[in-house]
Amino acid sequence: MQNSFTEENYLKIIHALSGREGVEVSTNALAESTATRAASVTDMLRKLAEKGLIHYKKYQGVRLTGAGEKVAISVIRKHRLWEVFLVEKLGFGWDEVHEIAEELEHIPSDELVERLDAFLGHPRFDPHGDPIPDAKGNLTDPDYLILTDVNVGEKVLMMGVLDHAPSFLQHLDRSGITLGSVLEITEINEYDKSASVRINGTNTLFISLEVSKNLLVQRR
Amino acid sequence: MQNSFTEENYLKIIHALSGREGVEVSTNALAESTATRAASVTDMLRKLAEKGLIHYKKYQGVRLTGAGEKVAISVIRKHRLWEVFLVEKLGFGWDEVHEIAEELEHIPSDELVERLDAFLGHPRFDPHGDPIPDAKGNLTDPDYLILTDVNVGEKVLMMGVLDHAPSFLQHLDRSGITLGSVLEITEINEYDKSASVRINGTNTLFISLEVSKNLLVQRR
DNA sequence: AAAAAAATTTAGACTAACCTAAAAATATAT
DNA sequence: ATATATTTTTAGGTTAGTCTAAATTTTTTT
Ligand SMILES: [Mn+2]
Ligand SMILES: [Mn+2]
Ligand SMILES: [Mn+2]
Ligand SMILES: [Mn+2]
Repeated sequence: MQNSFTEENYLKIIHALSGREGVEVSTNALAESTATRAASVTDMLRKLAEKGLIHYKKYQGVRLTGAGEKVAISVIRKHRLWEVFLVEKLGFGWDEVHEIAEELEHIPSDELVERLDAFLGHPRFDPHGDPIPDAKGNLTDPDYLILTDVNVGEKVLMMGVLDHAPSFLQHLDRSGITLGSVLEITEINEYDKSASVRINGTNTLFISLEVSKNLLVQRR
Repeated sequence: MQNSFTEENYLKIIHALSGREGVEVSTNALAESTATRAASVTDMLRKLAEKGLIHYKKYQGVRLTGAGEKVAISVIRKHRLWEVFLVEKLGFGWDEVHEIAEELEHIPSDELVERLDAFLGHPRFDPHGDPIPDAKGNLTDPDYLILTDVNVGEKVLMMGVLDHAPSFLQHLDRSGITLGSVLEITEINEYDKSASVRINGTNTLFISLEVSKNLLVQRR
């Protein structure tokens, strides 16, 4: 039997919330992420468990089964490939693509995904720096640092974002911070942990802790 | 309020069945085309009428309203643009794209459609020779001939197909007939109306009436 | 113009995905 | 260790889209 849009969205969200350690996800967390009520989540969990896509014991939270993870990763692969298409080929901004990809990710043709992947040149990362699972379902999270873990004087490469909200991405655009930018922390203010950052060795700007907490970077 | 996948499919099918004269479409015809039962169609017609998308009087058949036609044409535009994308950019065969486009046509972003259209170079026709409505919703059916209306000795250009079934399209592939081929009827058999056709001035082959009836052509 | 056939609508039910309100289980605080 | 608070599940309903069977309307045939 095929999985519905709704089922796929649940699986994707369970995957995201359970993190790389595959920790149990709570009913309330799912209700929050799916913008539904806990009672609705419980209904869906019973269904997903019956289909063998999640491990579920009442009151104990859920984890994906192998089968469930396969579906989740396939949806993530499609989501991220479509985002690359929208940005690289259609010229959308990285702040505009999430919602559209949220729909495109449910189009169900393996052939389509593989051809799209080839057309895009087998990209490894999406426009937000998130890794794209390969055709076999392997998804390896690169272990980036968060900018808050970087010391004054260090130079790092901007590799991704934790917050995908358009408003945050637009803020980065206005600040001139993009994927691949070289960031050097020139100062950290003890009081509020705001920082001064030199971008690509040229202009320097202040960024708040809120921004630092959402920037994924890599030492060079 | 937004239209559902199902509503969009109904509107598209009503548009197709009512032809350019905008003739009334029967409940049974819709049941056939939507692969549902007449009772289900009646339910949906009441809903579409309430939304102002169709003219509907019980037992009288339906026609699209202006608003309904606008939606139908927008769906058709998306369907045909995505088909162009799948064939031109991803290398699918013209016999493989219909089903996928049937899903993609419901992705709801005007921005996406217009960018896709530009990316494809504002194509006028889809891979089956069907005209693509413009961004304003103008759809002009070119008045092609059916090959059965062509006389012996005439040379015509192959411009489109009436039957979109993969099996028919694959049959044309095997015969070497593609959009743009020059067809010259060299003989028509009185008995079964089968014909001999010279393709691009080179090889000649027999085609059945069934095939002739589904080929759209143009005098040069 | 009746009778018969065909098309269409109505009636009553089902499933998926949601909801609110109430009950039950688990976790936290005293 | 109780009592309280929080989380989760159950109970009972709703809407969209479908179904079958029965009733009604329209069309066709005699
Ligand atoms: Mn989605
Ligand atoms: Mn992304
Ligand atoms: Mn469709
Ligand atoms: Mn087509």
